[in-house]
Parts: sequence; C-alpha cells; structure tokens
Amino acid sequence: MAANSQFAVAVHILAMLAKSCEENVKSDCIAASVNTNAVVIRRLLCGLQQAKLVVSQTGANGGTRLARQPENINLLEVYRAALPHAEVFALHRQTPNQKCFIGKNISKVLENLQAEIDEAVEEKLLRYSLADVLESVERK
Amino acid sequence: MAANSQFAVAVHILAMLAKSCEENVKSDCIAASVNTNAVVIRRLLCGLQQAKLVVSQTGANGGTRLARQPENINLLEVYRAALPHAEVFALHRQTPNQKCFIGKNISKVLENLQAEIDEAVEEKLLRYSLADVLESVERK
DNA sequence: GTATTTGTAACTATTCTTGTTACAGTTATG
DNA sequence: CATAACTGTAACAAGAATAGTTACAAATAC
Repeated sequence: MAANSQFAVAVHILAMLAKSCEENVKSDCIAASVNTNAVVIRRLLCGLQQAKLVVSQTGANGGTRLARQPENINLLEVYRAALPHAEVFALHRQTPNQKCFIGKNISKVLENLQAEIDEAVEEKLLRYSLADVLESVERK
Repeated sequence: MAANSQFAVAVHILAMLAKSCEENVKSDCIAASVNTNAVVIRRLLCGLQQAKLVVSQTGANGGTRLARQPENINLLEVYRAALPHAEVFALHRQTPNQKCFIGKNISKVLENLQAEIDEAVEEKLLRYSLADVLESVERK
C-alpha cells in the first residue's frame, strides 16, 4: 500500500504552527520542513481548517496559524481531520458468499470488532494535546 | 489506498476451519466463501501456518485444519500473522528536513506515539479468541 | 496595480493490495 | 504405480489509494 502518512504530516504541520505562535506560516515553509510539495501541505491544511483547528489567509503576507491554543487541540481531532475515514483494518473487499453460513455472518462480527478497535485508538489519541507533542519535541 | 483486508480474511478463514473441526478444508472451499481466488487464500494460510495457527497437508485429500483449539487462538496472533508490519498510522514517507528544528525532532515523537497506539490495538485484540468470534457468528 | 499567497483541479508517479495463470512438488487412492 | 487432487510459490497483471507536480484563478497587503 502507499502507506498513509497524512496524520503524521498533519501533526508535523501543527507543531510548526504551534511553535510560530500567532504568526502566519506559509505552506512553502512547512513543505520545506516536511520535505514535500507545498500543495500536499495546502491540501492537508484544508482539512485542518474545516475542522477549525487552523485559520488560513490568502493573499500577500498570508499563511496559516492555529485557531486555538495548543493545549486545546487534541490528537483525536487531528486524526479525524486528517483521515476522515480511518480504520485500523479493512473489511472484505468483496462481500462474502451469502450462501455460506460463515460468509453470511462474519461481516457483522468483523464490523463490531473493527468499531471496538477503532474506539480504543481514538480513546488513546484523545489523551494527547498538541501542547504535549510540542513539549516532547522540545525535550529532545 | 488499496485497503488491506488481510486480517478480515484471515479471521474468516480461521472461523471456517474452526467450524470444520478436525477435518481438512481445501483452499478452494474457503475461497468460495470469501469470494476470492484460492491463491489469495493459500497465501494467507502460509502466514497462518508459519505462526503455527494451522496445519496444511499437500496432496490428494489434503487441505488445512486448525493447529489448536479455537479457545487457544487469540486475535492478536492472527493479526500479527496476517499483517506482520501492521501500523495504525504511517510515519513520514520522506525523512523531514533535518535543518529545521521541528523536522529534526518530530519523527521520534511520532514513533513513540505510534508505538503506544499500536500497543493499545494489540491489547484489545489479545482479549478475543477465535472461539469468541465463532460464538458471535453463531449467535446471529 | 503588482507581487504574494492560498485553494483547487487535473494529471502523473509511486506504492501497496488483490487477482490470475502456471506449474512444480506432494500424497491418497484405486 | 499411475493418476487425480492438493498445496506452495513465482511471476505478472489489474486495481486502488496516496503523494507529487504543474498550472492557474481568486484574494489581499502594500
């Protein structure tokens, strides 16, 4: 799979914004730090903006800044903003054979399991704020 | 992404084997239930065999059966056997810019977070046995 | 008004998963 | 012991998702 690094990049972006306090940061600058193209960053910023985590400004001297204090942004919000359809594991690609007893009934069981696992992940993410991330980064 | 459904299929496979008790089940039969090609099933069975969850037998009248009772197979083993490199989220594709303070230090922080999240998932999976899955399937 | 910056579309490249064909090796069974 | 039935696996094609790139319209500070 082309492994999905959007959450990792989103956290990186937000850490940069957090470090720059109230100042507008340009997508070019973030792209240089992440080591990718500025459009990739702007795409992610779009999602973060819709989630009301950041505020962007077009035009000369524009850029992006945090919409809230790092203490008030938790990683679950970031996760959901970056990966709106995140799931720890995927269900069957083709629907199983409904004429087979297992095939007919396994999907519901897997769905329930999936929901429970996803919940465990989200619960864990909820415990961390962007401020925690920034603190960890600075401690190194 | 081509979403990875290998864990879901692995559980499906094992549920079929569990239901067939000690009898050899053929990859063709499993493939028909999963609604895919038999080679896809055999590939997964290979991993399950290496993890000592199943025993396969080549030749006429061959097939695969569980290596242990369903009560003694937990879903974490299945997860690891099906997805040896599973991670809930991926890290940066390109290493970040080491000249940038955030770029230089964010990876380690994300790695730690990743490890913690993965652990939460594994802990959850550990609580379920194949017998639990089979029971849920039958209860429907 | 001009330079700067975001937002976004459109397309390509990359990478991973799944599906398929083919065939060598193994084994039960008549 | 020949044959049919299976697994194991390689090799490749197809499919699907992410990431990278180019281009340009729209917005805005100065």
